[in-house]
Amino acid sequence: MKRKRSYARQTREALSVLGKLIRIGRIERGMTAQDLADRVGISRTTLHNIEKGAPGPEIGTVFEAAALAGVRLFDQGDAALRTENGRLAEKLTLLPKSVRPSRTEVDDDF
Amino acid sequence: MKRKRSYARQTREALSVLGKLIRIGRIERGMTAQDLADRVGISRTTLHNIEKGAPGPEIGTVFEAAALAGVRLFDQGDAALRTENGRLAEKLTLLPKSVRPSRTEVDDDF
DNA sequence: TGCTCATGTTCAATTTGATGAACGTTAGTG
DNA sequence: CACTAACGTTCATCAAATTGAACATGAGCA
Repeated sequence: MKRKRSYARQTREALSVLGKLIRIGRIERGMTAQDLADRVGISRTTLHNIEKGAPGPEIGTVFEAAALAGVRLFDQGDAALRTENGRLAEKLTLLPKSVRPSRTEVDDDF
Repeated sequence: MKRKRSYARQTREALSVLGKLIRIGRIERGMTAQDLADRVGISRTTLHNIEKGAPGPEIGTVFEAAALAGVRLFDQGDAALRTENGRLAEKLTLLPKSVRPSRTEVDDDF
């Protein structure tokens, strides 16, 4: 049974922001909801949920909608994203591949 | 029938970047995959897909994983996100609520 | 080096989101 | 103002993601 999820405020806010950015981008580009939905390859219903900031839709479709609406994810375009991707890949090789829980716990203050 | 989707490069790159950011954040905080998965409320399998940059997972769980891994979505924390949310809400009220396709099409040369 | 546990990966069963139609409402345009 | 199309919303059905277990591999640590 899949439990009902709870989300941190940051998560809810981020979802809401992204949804609004997509809607704004879509409107500024003069696209109807049906237009964008067709291009993304989803239904108008799902796009509506995305713009509403719902947590359920697949991240792939949301990011695709953002891309087609002109929203720059991570404030970066294609090229910068690829560069960033490379940097992160490098950084990952410098980190331990496996996390061995030491005595110092996760220190989850807050 | 749900057709197999295709994603723009920007989308794929963004997914990959976000996945790596989450993994890096998790490792730097000394959390095992199981740790983070438990906190997010998902299975280790799904977290693995998220860190791999798969397009399928729900955006809500991905963002939640990011939040719990210390990744700042949109380069902003809670407060800034709320502010941004407000700004966007305002901006939306200034835009047309309904997009009326004018004769100048979206000009999506295909 | 050897041991232990985190990780990578696959799989069937189940839960969930996506779909598309339908309907009422709203807003842009003539 | 009137008209038309975009928008908001609901719902049953179906396809897809999630789950949790299981196993192999590999990395970290004594």
